Amino acid sequence: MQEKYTPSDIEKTAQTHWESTQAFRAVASKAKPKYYCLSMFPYPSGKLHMGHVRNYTIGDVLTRFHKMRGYNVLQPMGWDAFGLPAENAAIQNSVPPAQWTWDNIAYMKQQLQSLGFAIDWSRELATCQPAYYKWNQWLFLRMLEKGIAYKKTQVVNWDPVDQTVLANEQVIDGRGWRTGALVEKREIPGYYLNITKYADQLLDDLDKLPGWPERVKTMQANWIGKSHGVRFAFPYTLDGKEEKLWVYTTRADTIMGVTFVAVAAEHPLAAYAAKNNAELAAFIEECKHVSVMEADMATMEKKGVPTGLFVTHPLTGEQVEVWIGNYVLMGYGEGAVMAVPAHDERDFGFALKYKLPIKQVVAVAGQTFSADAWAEWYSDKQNGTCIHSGKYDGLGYAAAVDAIAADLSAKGLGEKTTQYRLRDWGVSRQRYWGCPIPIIHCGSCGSVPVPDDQLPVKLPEDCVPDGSGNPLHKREDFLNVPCPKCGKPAKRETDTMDTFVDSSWYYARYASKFSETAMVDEETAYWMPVDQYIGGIEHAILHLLYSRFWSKVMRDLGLVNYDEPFANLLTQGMVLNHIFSRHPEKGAIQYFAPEEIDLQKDDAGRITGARAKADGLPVTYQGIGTMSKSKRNGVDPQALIDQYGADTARFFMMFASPPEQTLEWADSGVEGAYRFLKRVWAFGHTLSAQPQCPVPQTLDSALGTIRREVHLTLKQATYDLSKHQFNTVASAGMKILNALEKAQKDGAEGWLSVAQEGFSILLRLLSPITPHIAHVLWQGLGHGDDILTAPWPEPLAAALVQDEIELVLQVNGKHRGSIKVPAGADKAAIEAAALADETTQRFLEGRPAKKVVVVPGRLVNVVV
RNA sequence: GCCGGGAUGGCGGAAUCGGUAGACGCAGCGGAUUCAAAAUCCGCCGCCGCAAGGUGUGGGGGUUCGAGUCCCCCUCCCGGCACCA
Repeated sequence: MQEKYTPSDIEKTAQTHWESTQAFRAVASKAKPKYYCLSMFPYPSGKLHMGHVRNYTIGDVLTRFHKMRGYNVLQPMGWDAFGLPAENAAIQNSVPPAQWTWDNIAYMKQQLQSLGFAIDWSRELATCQPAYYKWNQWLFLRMLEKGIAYKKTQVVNWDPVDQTVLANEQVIDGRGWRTGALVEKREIPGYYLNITKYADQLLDDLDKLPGWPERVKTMQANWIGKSHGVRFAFPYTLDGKEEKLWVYTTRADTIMGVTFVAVAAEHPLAAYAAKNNAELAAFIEECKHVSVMEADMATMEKKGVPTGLFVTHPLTGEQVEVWIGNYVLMGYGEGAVMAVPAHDERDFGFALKYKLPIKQVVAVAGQTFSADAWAEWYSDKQNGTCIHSGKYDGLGYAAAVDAIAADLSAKGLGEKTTQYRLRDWGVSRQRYWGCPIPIIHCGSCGSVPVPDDQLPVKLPEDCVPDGSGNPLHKREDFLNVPCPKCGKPAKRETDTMDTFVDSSWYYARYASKFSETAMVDEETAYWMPVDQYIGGIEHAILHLLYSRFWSKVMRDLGLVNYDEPFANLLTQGMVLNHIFSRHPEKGAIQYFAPEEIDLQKDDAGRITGARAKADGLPVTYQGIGTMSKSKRNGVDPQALIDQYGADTARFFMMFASPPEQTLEWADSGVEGAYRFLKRVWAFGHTLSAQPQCPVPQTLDSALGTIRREVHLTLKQATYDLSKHQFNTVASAGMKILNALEKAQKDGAEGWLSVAQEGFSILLRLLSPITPHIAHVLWQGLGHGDDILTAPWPEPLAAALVQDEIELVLQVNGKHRGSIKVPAGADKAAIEAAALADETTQRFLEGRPAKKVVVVPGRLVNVVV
């Protein structure tokens, strides 16, 4: 065995061994329990970043740990290969997205392989492969048949200069990211998936997921947002015709406090009012530039204009004025809302601003209402009772809603309904680099589904988008196709699918045999559901919800037999880094990588300014945020791997923090991880020259303590692994080595036997985290051919026993010392020992103790 | 704005149930080895204090023999907000 630790040789040796033994090839088998360990597949952005290393190391640690625990493990990998960055790269470098994507995949795959992950590469897939996305199209057609997929208008961001639809990410401060043009809202047709039909199942089945973090389940439940309320109407007469303005509210108990109603700018009533009113028309035009993003909607200035139109309050018969509000969205609910300024904070602010009446209709005992300022209790449902509400006076929330709903219903003007915040999933994207939607538009037959035997509709792979719309519009060979129904010339749909479709079922495809004739096959039933899914917390809602929905649709079509795709979920925290940018007057924002920046800091270490190294000119410090390609703040792990090796990179990543926690990137601890592995190697090298010797019956007491520490640390580390707390597992490895080195230095009789036993424990404990060094040392020390097949170590009871234990001594809850008692001492004995202690006597000053609290095995507290 | 999460030494973090705050590392300081350096090894290391001791887990209040941990209020940071993935 070589004396010096050389990661490159060691890692090559181990990886060659795994390659030649096909160590990670997963085969369905009833002989062992299965464990499907899946990390979210990466978008092939170019290079791995630290978030990937973190994600995939976590998955690999769990994979290898379960292998050693006797499971039949599957860990696959693939590529979320469609998406916007490929088009952006095409615009910049004139390279077709397909080529750019495949080049990135090749590079990143080699990076993943150099990290030594226990991946079954025979199951690799990329979502841009026709053999994969064919089944997106196939399932979409099944959804069309079942009415789950349907067509309606959608609102998009329109760049009037580039004549193209922009992603939310491409809209910055209301302007197009490349052109700087003011972005407009535009309504265009698109396909939707009826996820709201599954809203109750998606909500209720969260209870079937005990292995998911509570916070993720809470976020999903809130996102679905099931609410019970009342849908009702304000009748009105327009041009002699009886009409109804419908609204939905969860606060029907405040209906007597309605002082106006607000409709969206796109509402028919708004259009009617604006016909002969230039001011209204101008406001509606202004609303076209309101962002479609919820975050912008919620934070923007709420504006409104009265229409001069009135509707009738359904219960009081009073006339209520209709306003147009920029905060009311046509797409949500009815496109109109009732306004109760006294009991809704947003309405309150709006009423103050426009001097609209505020009418209190709910009171809370002991509180005084003032129309001058909002108070939290105004919207309190729990403790309020109705006032100024006629026959409803004195009723609480539930009773008032019941009574009011009954009265509305009797008039045919409303009823109780259940609503969801969740909206149907719009899947059409006006983009090139995605899965084509399998529809053909015929002048006579309308939108015709592509017949199954003509699937997949293949995307031409040689297009180069230039930023001005979808290049498919110019591809005659793609566009022109005979209508499947009538045979006349027709045009293909050029929209592609949301990439969330691609990632909604890839896990099921990994688990099957990549059949050309079926979406999934019978092997899927063996591996699914995923036993452990690992991915970033940023996917807590959308990706996970869409995958759950897609699974339920597949189940209802009889394709799979599970209700939920992911039994256990680990959401890793984001890896963050500094973000630097420059914002030219016109054109795209320019981002700078942290290594391209010189920082200025104040005395407290706060960042006060930044300049680009290249030109010395200032750049904007945007604070800290997720590592991403677009913001150029990712750190490429390659330099780390090249300098220290994969084991150090993996070890450091696990050691840096617990997996669920956000991690601000800093590489200052990498040296320490490398030092540790060098010590592991050196200790292994020392042992390799020694003969095997068993642990004797009796040990020197100091050596016994060391052995006890090793086994105790092992016990703790195994528990920590079950809790997914890998950082303390890494520390446990360090503690064990510290203990073994101490044994060696003390050199007591029998040290070698304790060191050999402890080191074999250490290697197995480390092998999921640093598999290469563990593999080579395990073989080199003659423990066996393959540490992968070695059993996980168990702490020995005999090594853990001790005769005497130390208890913390507190006086009045303050730590004052310690006492030693026999391991089996009972409460009375401990109390006596504590009271007899010198320190206790000093504090008692001759008085009797008021109380003595004994916590077995831990402490004793004397209250004076 | 709304939903979810977080805050512990100079830094990353540890502390199963409410029971010794700071494990394990990084950085720093002192020493050994060396012609010298790198590497390695040994020791010290929350803050105030010469010490006794006091004080300390983002800030304020509360419960308890005892609070980083439980309850109430506040501040700041991160993630998500439906076309980034």
